Amino acid sequence: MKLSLKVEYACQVLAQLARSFDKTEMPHIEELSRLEGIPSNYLVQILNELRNGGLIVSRRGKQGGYRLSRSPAEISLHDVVCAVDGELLGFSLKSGGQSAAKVAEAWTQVAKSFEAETRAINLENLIEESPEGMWYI
Amino acid sequence: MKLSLKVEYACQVLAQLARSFDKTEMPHIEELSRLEGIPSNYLVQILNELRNGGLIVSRRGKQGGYRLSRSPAEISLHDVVCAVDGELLGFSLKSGGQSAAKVAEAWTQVAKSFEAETRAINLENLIEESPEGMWYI
DNA sequence: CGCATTTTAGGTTTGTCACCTAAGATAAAA
DNA sequence: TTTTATCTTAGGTGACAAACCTAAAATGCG
Repeated sequence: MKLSLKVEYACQVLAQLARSFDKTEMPHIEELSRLEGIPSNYLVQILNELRNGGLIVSRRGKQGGYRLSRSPAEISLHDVVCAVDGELLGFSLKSGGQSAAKVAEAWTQVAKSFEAETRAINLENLIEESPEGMWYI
Repeated sequence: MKLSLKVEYACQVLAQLARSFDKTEMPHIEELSRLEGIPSNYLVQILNELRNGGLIVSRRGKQGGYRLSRSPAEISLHDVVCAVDGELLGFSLKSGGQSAAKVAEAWTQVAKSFEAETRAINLENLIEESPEGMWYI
């Protein structure tokens, strides 16, 4: 029951792309890898899935790189999980036993609320300034 | 991002124990296994973890079996996940990159709401009669 | 004691996660 | 056109966990 590292990475790299959304040059893999501390060979796969999911667009060759396909406010955590994990809070539906149906019903309800919550948070929320700035201990 | 089969099994077997909570005889493993369609050799482990988590008590020998340690209304889905999975919606906290902190913050908020939702559903909800009864297609 | 049951300690198999390797495709620039 | 910087794709690996199974030991009831 834990969030995959892949989803976390995807959120991070999308937050980074959100920061450079209005800039003209598109950041490339090595840059994104360095800024967010993600192994570049793994990041390739993640960016690919995000592109297949329609969240980002890419350009190759010199001056190539990645960019969000829509504005940061229009991309939610729900979109990210769907693009990268394919499902959010799925379960098996074997429905063999006497209580299987009721259990599935209960968890479906939890999944609904989970979906609503992830739809409510978008990439803009991930790049807002902290109200007090940063404090170092 | 999917619910483990183990948690589903745990919910089912607990629902079954909730049904026989006021009965005098305690159901034993083979019975529970049959009623809920759970492989008995796997069910053993699950029941063990539920006992270690304090959700059920057991008695061995003849007339042995399992019983809830408290009333069905006092055991929530949150309790079940914690006993069997150890965590609900945890994430890694590598916090290497530039956006890691904000991403963690966002998902922490989601986790909060997830916890609230799972705390709100208890075993009694899993054994309530369907309002219309069963319909067969 | 003898039996039914739980309890515990291992093993197996299958799959997935996180990550790497390497060759190919494309487009800008020299 | 050649070079070069990037994306694209396919595949592979090692560690780990999930979902089971096997077998023996402990415990309590009759």
